[in-house]
Amino acid sequence: MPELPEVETTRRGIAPHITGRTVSRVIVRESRLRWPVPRRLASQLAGQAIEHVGRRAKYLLLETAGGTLILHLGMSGSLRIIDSGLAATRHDHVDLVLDNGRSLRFTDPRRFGSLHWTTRPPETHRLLRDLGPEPLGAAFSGEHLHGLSRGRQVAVKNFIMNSHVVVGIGNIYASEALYMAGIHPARAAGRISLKKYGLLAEVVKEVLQDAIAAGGTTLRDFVNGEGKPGYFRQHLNVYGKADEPCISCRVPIREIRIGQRSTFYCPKCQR
DNA sequence: AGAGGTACCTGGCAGC
DNA sequence: TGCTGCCAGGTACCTC
Repeated sequence: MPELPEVETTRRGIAPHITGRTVSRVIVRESRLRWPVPRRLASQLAGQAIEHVGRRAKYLLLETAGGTLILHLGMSGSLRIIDSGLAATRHDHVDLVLDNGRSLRFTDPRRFGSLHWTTRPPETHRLLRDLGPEPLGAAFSGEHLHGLSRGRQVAVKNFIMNSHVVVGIGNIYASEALYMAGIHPARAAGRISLKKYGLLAEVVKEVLQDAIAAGGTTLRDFVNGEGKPGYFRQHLNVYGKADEPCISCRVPIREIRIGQRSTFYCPKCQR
């Protein structure tokens, strides 16, 4: 599921249920995730009180006095609050059993997700250390994109999906943002003006914020465990809309592959 | 240094 | 119905 809005929606969904709670037990049913779940994770996390649920890029940070759990949902991961007695099914890989009869359950069919434990400041962790700025933060701007992109031949879509440039822009929102900014996704990153990058940075913030706002509507379902968070297709202008008319000019949306990923754009509106 | 490809995994779906 | 092949929203890591 998750692009940044889904991860943030997840964070907001679970935070009220786990903040201040103590992890009484950790059940690891499947440790073969993107990276093996550390063998000592269960003993390190058990007994710790969750003080804060943070996020850096698409990593969720469950902070305790003794360390931080760094959790990534990968491509198919989800987290739910469940009653601790609820039977686990095939892809329910990890439960954090809480001290109130409920559990935080990590489910991930494709097992691209991951769990790490660190006792150091999480931002110094190998996975987080070299990441670019948050797209919704002040450090992400047209100047930032313009400065980093000079001389780069890479397609602008790949450029903005590079986590060293800016985090949290996945395949869907990359297409959406470039459409909103009127930039052809295959354009060389180094040949885009400061002005265009200013617009791109603005629409990135806008599209992510809108999606996060829309994500709020699925929170109840999500917390009740009655289904996974919905995907907000109704808000998308180009993604998945090959051959449908552009909402602005009616010219059919085109689908191409850039860096092995599906890419959608309007050949008239995006140059 | 930058660009591009590969790998990790399962499930769903189109096409035969 | 059943098989095969392809595709999927992520991203670290490898090679050139």
